[in-house]
Amino acid sequence: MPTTATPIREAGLKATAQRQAILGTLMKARAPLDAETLHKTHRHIDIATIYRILDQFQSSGMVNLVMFKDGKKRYECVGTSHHHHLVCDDCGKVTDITIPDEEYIMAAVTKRHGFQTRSHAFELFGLCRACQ
Amino acid sequence: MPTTATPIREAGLKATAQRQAILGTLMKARAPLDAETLHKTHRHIDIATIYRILDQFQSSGMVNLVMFKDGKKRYECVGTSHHHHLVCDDCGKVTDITIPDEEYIMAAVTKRHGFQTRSHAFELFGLCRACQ
DNA sequence: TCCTAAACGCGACTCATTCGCATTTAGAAA
DNA sequence: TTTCTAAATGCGAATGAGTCGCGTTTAGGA
Repeated sequence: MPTTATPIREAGLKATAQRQAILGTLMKARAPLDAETLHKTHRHIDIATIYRILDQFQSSGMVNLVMFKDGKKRYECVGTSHHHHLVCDDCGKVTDITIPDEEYIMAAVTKRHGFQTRSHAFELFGLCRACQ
Repeated sequence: MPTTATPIREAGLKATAQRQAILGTLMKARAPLDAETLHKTHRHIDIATIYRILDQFQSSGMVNLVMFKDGKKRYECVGTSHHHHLVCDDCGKVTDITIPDEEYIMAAVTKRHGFQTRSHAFELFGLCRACQ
């Protein structure tokens, strides 16, 4: 039944059960997830498959890769509003934030250096309210 | 001769030849360096030792860890002026930049969320002028 | 319903980074 | 200056996230 429209098929990928499951979890998440976390939620999906799916989702622009200082790849859906992160050094909690005048800053920096920006990352590391 | 003052000894670490060599290279670098690059410059220093030294330098606040999307740890001296990075997706070139009104933005975000910021990272990914 | 390129599962592999431990050394104390 | 010891180093083995190869399965177009 190739009639159902999903963001997966729109990206030119087959809508397999594995991909739909991973996408569903990513869409519900309120913070970026790594492959291991997704594998805990979907134990029946092979970890290598999860890595491949995440890579494909990223290549097709469905999700963003975010890299914190622990060097683990995390992914989040791009569908939701653009935001950045507060990462607690102590408990690891990730909070989404928005940056005032972000567009303006990006444009100024990019123009000044003749750099063609495709993506960017802004993360603050420190202590969340609970851990201070 | 424990009379010579170096940032290494001030950090409570022994001023070994290995640490002085690594610090020297980091101070001269115009972009953050990873352990492998440092090992190429200092082939006689064991790679495990380089990792340990970088970790200690970071713990003592002498250098900052910066993590780009390739997941490799890079380090840069904190001594120089505060800045961020343009990273070329194609050739990997890293350009230092400064952000206008950064202090103001940081203060605003931090205050709004009751988050005690210890460090932050801001990186733009895309194509440098030469690679466009 | 058939057929095939695309996906999957599984195990082996890579590569950055870390660990354990025996040996060496910085630098404080005598 | 010599001694002494905790700290540091080198080397090899181990770890752990992520990737690859390949035989089997499956989505979905014909």
